[in-house]
Amino acid sequence: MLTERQKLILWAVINDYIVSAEPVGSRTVSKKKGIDFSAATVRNVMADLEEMGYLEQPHTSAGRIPSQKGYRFYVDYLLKPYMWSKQDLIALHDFHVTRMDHVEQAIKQTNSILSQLTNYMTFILGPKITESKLKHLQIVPLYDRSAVSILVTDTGHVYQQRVKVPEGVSLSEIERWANFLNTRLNGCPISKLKPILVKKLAEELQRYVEHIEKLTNLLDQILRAQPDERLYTSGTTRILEQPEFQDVEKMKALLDLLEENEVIIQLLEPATEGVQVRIGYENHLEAVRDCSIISASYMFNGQPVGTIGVLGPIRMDYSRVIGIIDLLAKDFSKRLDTLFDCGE
Amino acid sequence: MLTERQKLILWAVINDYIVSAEPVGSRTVSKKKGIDFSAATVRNVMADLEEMGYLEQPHTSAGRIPSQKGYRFYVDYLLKPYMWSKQDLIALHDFHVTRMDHVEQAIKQTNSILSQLTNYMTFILGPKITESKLKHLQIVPLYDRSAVSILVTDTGHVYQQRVKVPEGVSLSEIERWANFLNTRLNGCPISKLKPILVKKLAEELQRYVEHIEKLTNLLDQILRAQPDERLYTSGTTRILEQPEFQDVEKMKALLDLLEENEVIIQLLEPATEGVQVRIGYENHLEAVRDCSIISASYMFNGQPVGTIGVLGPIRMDYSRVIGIIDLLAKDFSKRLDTLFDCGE
DNA sequence: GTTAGCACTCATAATGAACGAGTGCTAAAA
DNA sequence: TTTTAGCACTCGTTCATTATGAGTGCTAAC
Repeated sequence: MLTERQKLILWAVINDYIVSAEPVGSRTVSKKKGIDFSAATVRNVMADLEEMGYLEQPHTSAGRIPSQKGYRFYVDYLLKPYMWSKQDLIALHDFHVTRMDHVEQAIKQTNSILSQLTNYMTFILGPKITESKLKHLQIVPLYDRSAVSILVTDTGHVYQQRVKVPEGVSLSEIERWANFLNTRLNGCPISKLKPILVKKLAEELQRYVEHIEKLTNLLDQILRAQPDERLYTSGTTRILEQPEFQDVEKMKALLDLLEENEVIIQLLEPATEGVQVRIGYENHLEAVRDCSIISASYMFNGQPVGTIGVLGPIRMDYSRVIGIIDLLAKDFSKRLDTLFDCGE
Repeated sequence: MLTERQKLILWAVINDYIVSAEPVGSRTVSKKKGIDFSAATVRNVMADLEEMGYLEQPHTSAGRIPSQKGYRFYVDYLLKPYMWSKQDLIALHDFHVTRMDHVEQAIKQTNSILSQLTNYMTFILGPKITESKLKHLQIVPLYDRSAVSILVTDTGHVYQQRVKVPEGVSLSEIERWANFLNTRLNGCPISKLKPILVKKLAEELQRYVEHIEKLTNLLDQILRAQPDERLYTSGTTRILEQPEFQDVEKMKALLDLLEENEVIIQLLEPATEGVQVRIGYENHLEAVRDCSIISASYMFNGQPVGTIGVLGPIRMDYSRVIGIIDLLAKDFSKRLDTLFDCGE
C-alpha cells in the first residue's frame, strides 16, 4: 500500500495530467497548493512511484505520466466526488425541463447531453427486446411466401423483420395465430413468449390453428435478435478533438470500430449494477487499448435493461465522468419508469 | 477550344495526378508513351493551359496540378470509357451471384461493393416513401393517446412513427379507418393516399367513421417524412486513406457532415437521369469543396426513385468511378424490378 | 515550330547549435 | 533520519542554415 504522501503526489500528478495532457514535472507538482514539499522531495517520491509502476517516464528528461496501473489505483482509491460546476448545472437544468414523450427520444436526448457534458463519444444500449413486453404483433404478407413481421413492445419500440411464411400455412391461419398471441399474450415479456406458448397455451391454440410447429418456427424467425439496432451513439467527432487522437492512424482504428456496432455492444454488455470503469488494456480489444470506457446500467421496473456509456482517452476526467454517468443513468431509469407508469 | 496537343497534355497531366497525387512536371509528361514532344515543348503547352485556367501551380518551381476547371473539361470532353480490370470483374461476379431477398439487403450489398471497388465513401438514397405503394397500415395504441403508426410499402419497407391519437376519436374508430384504407387503398402510391382519400372516397368513408377531419390530420402525422432513415452509407473510413484527408481538420469537417444526414440527402437529391459529376465548388457546400460527388439515379418501374453516389477527393479516378456507378445503378434497378415483378 | 541549354526558384530534408524543462545525485540543513 | 538546495547531465524541441533537386522560364540554335 502507498503512504499518504505517495497517494497525495500520485493524485496531484494524475489530476494535472488529466487537464494538461503533458508529462508533469516535479516542480509543477511542488507548486500546487496542498503540497508543501520541495521539488526535490517530490522527485524522490515520484521515483518511488515509478519503480512501483504507478508512473511512467516517456524519456529520461521528461516529467512523469500516469501508467494504466496508476489510473486504476486513482479510480479505485483516490477519486473524490465530482463538484458540479455552474455550467453543468445549467445544462442539466435545461435537460430536465425538456419533455420526452417516448423512449427513443429520451435515449437520443440523454445521449446528446452526455456527450455535451463529457466531450467524449457516448453510447446508449437500448432496452433489450427480450426484457420488454409484447404490445402487438402483426404479419404483413408481401408476395409469395415473403412477409414482414412487426413487433411492437410496451416501450414503444417497433421491431421489424423479414420472414418467410412456412409452406402450407395459409394467410388466414397466420392471422388467426397473430390474433391469438395479441389477445392472450398481451403484456407478456418477449423472452417468455415462446415458453408460455409452447407449455401453457398449446392446447388452447390448437383450437385456432393447425400447423403449430411451423408457426413456432415462424416465431423464432421473428424473435431472432436484431442486436445492431439497439445501439445509439453520439459525439463521435467530439472525441477527435482530444489531443491523443490527432494521430490519423488511431483515429481511423476508432472509426473503424464504430462501424462494427456489435463489437461495441459486446464491449458494453456485461454491465453490472453501479458505474463500471474499464481502463485501456482492461478492454481486451486492440482498437480501444488507448481508451477507457465508463458505463452504468439503467433500470426499468427494477431490472437492469440497458447500458449507458462513455468512451474517451485513458487520460479522462474520471471523477467528472463517473459523476455524470451515475447521475444520468439514474435519471434515465426514472424517466423510463415515469414514462410508462402512467400508461400501464 | 483547345488544340489536340493541348488536350493530349491536359489529359496526361490529370491521369498522372489522379494516381500520384503529386504535382506533375514537364519531364514526367514528356516521357509518357503517346507523347512525342520534348519536355520543353510540354512546358510551353502547360504554361498555355495554366494561363487558360485548366492547370495550376502550387508554387513557382513545382509541377502543375489540374484546376477544377481542368477536371471539368476532363470529365466533359476527355474521358475514355473505363476498361474493367480482372479483379474488378471477379469482385463483380461474386457480387452478382449473391442472393438478395429484399431491398434493404440489396441496398447494403450494393453499397458495400461500390465502396470496395472505388475505395471512397458511398451513399445510397433509399426509395422515397412517396414513390412506393401502400401495402399495409396499422395503428398500435400504446397508452393514453400515444400510438405507433406502422406503414408497410410494396417494397417491403416498414416506416414507423409515433403519433398522437386525436382527442375524441375512439380506438375502434381508428381501427375501422385503418381497415378502410387497407382494403380500399391497397397498392395506392403513398403520395396519392391523401388526395384520393379526400376527393374520391370521402363519401364512402363517412359510412365507416365520424371524425374524418381529425383522421386526415392523423394521416398527415403518419406520412410526415422521415428523411433521415432513407440514407445508407458505406466506406466512411475508406476515404480517410486518401492522402488529401490526412489533415485532421478536413477529416473532421467531413465526418461532421456525415452526422447531418439531411444535408447529404440534399446533396444527392437533385439527380436526373444518367451519371452526374459534381466537382468541388459545384457542390455549394463548404465541407465538400475539396470533394467530388458522382451520382446516378436508379429506377423502379421505369421511374427514378433513388440515388446512388460516391463521394471522394476531387482527384478522383473519374473514368473508373463513372463506369462503376453507371453499371451498379443499372444493375440495382434491374434487381429491384426482378425482386418485385415475381411478387406483384 | 521545336528543342537544348542554362540560370533561377523554391519546397524539402538534413544538420547542428541553442534552449530549457526536468531529472538524479550529492552534500548540507533541519 | 528526513528534507532541501545545488549542480551537472540528458534529451526533446525549436530555429536558422545549408544542401539538394525537381521543375520552371527564357533564349538561342536547330
